[in-house]
Amino acid sequence: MLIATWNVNSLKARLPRVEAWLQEVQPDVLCMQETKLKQDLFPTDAIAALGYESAHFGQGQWNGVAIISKVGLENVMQNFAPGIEQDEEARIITATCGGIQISSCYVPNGRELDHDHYKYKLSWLGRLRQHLDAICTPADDVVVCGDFNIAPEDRDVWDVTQFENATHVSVPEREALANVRDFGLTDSFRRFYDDAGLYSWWDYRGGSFHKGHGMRIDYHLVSQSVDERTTWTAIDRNARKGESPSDHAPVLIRVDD
DNA sequence: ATGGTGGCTGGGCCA
Repeated sequence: MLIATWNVNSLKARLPRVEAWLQEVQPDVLCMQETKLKQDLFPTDAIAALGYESAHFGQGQWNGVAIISKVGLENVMQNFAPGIEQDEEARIITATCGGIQISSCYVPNGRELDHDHYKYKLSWLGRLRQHLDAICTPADDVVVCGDFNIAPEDRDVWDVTQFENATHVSVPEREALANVRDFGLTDSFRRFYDDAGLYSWWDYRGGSFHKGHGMRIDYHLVSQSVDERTTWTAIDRNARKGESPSDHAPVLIRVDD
């Protein structure tokens, strides 16, 4: 089972690239972030034509997350689980695909360390942990993937000296991410690759992609039972090239049955 | 060079 995550930065603008990528790579599940589409404007028919069921939590203009699947799409839950303070924005959707509970997450950016949006980011990550505690156990097959807007370690950014007093690398948000992992999840990618310089996002500005100025902020956090069955991972840098790319590349894991 | 690019829109915000 091939499970991908991709911040598409507007599914309206990116649909041709997404369709071509789905045809080429044929993932079983794709979690998308930043669809930037109102709920009812999701291209369900175009996605169905490629063999996928769709579940979307849309907002329009900003945010919006989706899960599309060839291996079933059940127990769809928009937002955090009932009983948890609901997010006013469309940033998480959860479903069961092929027996695995999968969440597609778009963690708030934070903007600046002294900005209210940064507090919102920390709160959001706290609620993500509550969400997992409410709906599953570490013994289940669980994948929490998406755009976390956090580089877990210094090796996940091109030059940490450029990030003093900046979001994406600060201690509190890394601790909030660790609290999510402490549910019983591991960063699947790092079981396969130790290298620095492996990124999933590059700024559109200033030729960042060609300079290798990126960050690894998109990944899969997986429970132990999934981790033990994961045999391969990749960041598809080719999808960041060419005409009208997203600023994020898709990230994939392969999970054996 | 305190900028740059691209998405939302329809001027300015967001990433």
